[in-house]
Amino acid sequence: MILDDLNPRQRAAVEHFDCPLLLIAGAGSGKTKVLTHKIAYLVREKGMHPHRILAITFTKKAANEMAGRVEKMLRIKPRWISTFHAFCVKVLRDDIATLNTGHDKRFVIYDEDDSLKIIKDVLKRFYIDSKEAAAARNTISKAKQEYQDVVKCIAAMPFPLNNYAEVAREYQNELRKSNALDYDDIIYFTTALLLNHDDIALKWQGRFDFIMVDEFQDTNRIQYSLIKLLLGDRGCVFAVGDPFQTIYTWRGAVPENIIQFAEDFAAKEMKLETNYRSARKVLDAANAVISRTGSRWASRVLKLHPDKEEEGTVKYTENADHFSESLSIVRRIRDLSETFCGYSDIAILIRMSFLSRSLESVFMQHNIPYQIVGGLAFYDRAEVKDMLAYLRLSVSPQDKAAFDRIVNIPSRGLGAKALAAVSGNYKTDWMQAIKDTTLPARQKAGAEHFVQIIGKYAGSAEHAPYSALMGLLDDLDYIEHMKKTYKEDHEEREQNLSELSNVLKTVQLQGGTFSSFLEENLLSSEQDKIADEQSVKILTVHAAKGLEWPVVFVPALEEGIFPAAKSLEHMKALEEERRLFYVACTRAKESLFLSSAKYRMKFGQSSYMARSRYIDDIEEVIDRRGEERIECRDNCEGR
DNA sequence: CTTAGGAAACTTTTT
DNA sequence: GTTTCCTAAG
Repeated sequence: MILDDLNPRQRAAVEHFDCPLLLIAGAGSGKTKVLTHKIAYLVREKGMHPHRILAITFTKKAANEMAGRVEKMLRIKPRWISTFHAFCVKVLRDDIATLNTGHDKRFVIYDEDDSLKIIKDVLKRFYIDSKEAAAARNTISKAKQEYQDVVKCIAAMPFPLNNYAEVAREYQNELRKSNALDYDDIIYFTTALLLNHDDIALKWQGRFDFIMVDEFQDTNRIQYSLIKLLLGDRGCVFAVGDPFQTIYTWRGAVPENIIQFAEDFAAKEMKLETNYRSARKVLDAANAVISRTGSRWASRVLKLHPDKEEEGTVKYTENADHFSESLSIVRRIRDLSETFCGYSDIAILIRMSFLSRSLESVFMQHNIPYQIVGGLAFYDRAEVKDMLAYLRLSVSPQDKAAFDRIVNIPSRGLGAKALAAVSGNYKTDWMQAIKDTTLPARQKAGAEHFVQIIGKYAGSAEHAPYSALMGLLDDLDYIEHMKKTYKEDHEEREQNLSELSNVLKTVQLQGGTFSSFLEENLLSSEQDKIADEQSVKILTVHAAKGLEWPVVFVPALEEGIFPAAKSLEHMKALEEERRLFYVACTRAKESLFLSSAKYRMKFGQSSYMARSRYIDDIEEVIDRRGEERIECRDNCEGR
């Protein structure tokens, strides 16, 4: 039976039906279980159709996991378990035309890189230093997340932010011309659509009998509005969250949404405080960390109660430098893997991605299989981005970001001057703009060659991306170009392109399109890239949200790293660092190994580091047995 | 318009 | 230690 393997509180949450429900669920308390079982319960006991339940998760991986578990119980895979972004893209593919923004349903999605490039370009036109691009983008992003008219909202901001109002207008204009949306637009446009068009709001409300939202503490204002719009005047909603796992306020998350939800919907509140994941010592550490919070949520602290018999272990090692730290981690992993567990039972959670470098080199030397999740992702490599840009432009000749990227790669004499002239002639698409521009002889030849190559693949890139890629590589003499440009590591880069060709080959053979391949990649999370293989996983704490391992290492526990330097002066930021450390600790099922270094390389220079305040906070939980042995080994052999 | 070389700036966290 | 920006010569 569906309810059989649930504890009384989980069961109560699953069975609750009369009114909106808010479940405050601590780390490892089985909230995914409650969500999946609730779906099964609604289907079996309340007669709902699985395809009429909308479940919003934080990452695609969580969505897939949840869908898989439900499928096991019901033998049918619910259609609407997805992230906010993936859901909104589906809505927009249907109805974006109604908005009259000038986009059509074949819109492309711009990642951070693309959108930053467009902003830099716009800033140049206003004679603003391109160093402000990040600030401008953040301002625009914030305005969209607050869900107000973007230009007006920015204009009302205090100086100097209000300077970006015109920039925002131009930026949106450029996106429109490219038939592109950035990540924020995906949510923003969907919300605008439902808010301003009753017929469309009714249509989407009518598709769902029940809505669930996971990780509610990390929703932002506009996502909250969106949920309300999808509900209309109904109360068939279930929200799950944990204010102490709020780690995305820098991205607009508003944990107060939880309180707002309780008020707006007069929701019934329930709590889950029994932790089924972690051993006792690990939980003691987590509780000690979070009990020192100074936030206004302090009175609502969930004290996690252990369910497990095992003691577990929490250890702390102080090292001389980053090198001996990595080495001592490797030694420990060696020991563990011989007796206790496999490599894939181990994760190293880091605060900042640059910390993976020293780990990587030592892991390599000692032949420990590892996977770095995130970091410089495959699809961020220059050569991969180049070839993707060629394919993008072939499929969608309005794509400005793609055009800018490769119009002069390999170089064909088209510099700033020529491109300014082409930009001035842009009407419908970039190929036409080139054709409409009169250029000097040398530039003309290069431009014509470019137009001809793109034209050659315009018809085929979408459905035969693999063939198009191979043809492009050939026509562009791209390998030769790489040999010239990258000299040292061109072989590795060729390898990357061959990997890309493998991926696209699969897409092509399975009858997929290039656009859907791109979209999938842009909307997938770091977590989706975790391979199912025997290896130690190295990833940021943020990317580890919602995951668990028997053994977890948290290195670089130093003031300025964890907590991060930029957070030290702001109380709110420090609180978030603390929660982040809490999230890190609660990923461990059995063993938690903490460490720090006295000296660490920063900008190529070794600087002294003070150990993190979190070590002091959990002092009494730390297991000191056997520490001397480890210290000694580090000092004797560690260089 | 390109290229090479050197200086400067820089790293939270990401759907 | 690495990427990006800038300048001056081809």
